[in-house]
Amino acid sequence: MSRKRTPSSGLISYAPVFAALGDQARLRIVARLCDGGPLSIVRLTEGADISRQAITKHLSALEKVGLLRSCRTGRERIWELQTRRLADARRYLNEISEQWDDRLRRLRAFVETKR
Amino acid sequence: MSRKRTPSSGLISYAPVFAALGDQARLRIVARLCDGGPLSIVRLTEGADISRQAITKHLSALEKVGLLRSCRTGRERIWELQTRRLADARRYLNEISEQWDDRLRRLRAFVETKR
DNA sequence: CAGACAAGCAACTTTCAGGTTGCACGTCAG
DNA sequence: CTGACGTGCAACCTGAAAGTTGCTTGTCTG
Repeated sequence: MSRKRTPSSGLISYAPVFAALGDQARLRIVARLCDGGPLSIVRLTEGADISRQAITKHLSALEKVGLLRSCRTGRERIWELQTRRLADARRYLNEISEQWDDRLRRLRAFVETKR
Repeated sequence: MSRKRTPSSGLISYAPVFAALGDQARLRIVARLCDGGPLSIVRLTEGADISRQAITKHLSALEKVGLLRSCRTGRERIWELQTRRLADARRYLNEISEQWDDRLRRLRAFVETKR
């Protein structure tokens, strides 16, 4: 029997990534970078209901877990999405779902044999 | 030109779901329910390094955002995964990624026309 | 029925995330 | 050069999350 890969092994280290996505303001930043392209801090602050410094904190939080990248051009700093980590998180959720569906399948099969 | 769907509209309400997943203990619970099947609170507490009450809190946090369901059988309460919400979260990440990839495609096309 | 067992409830502590304000520092434009 | 602009840094406040302990309630079992 093939050894099943399980979401519980090691992969729990994804918690910080989800935590980073688990904030209204940060999720809004991500979404905005997503359909607005790379943006500077002031641009990201425009329209937001919090201060520039707050935005900055969120940005570095997102950077810390690898969801964002930044580079300086002149006196401003441009932020853009880092799809790698996002894909990883997605994949993790996929694994959980699949694992669960697999459980259901086996359970159903078990019930079949019993009747 | 077809109106593009954008992750920024409304969908930001997914933040609480990610926040719920953004905790080591809770993610561990989810993973465990995933490959261990529906479990009672004591069973979930076994092996964890926090108290039963702490686990309970995490469980209701996960329930609150619709990631878990519970039902009582006799004197114990059984918890199981709710795949719906998980699938939703996954879909949201998918949309973001796709939107981003779309951006890159258009950018590339634009560069093409310019040279 | 009596005790063991699973869970619920409430109060309390502690830590920290999210936000603010104020000021200093590089950089660009006139 | 000088001022406006974009950013960085640090101190500070506040509310809530994460955990604990202690006690109560309900349910199974011998």
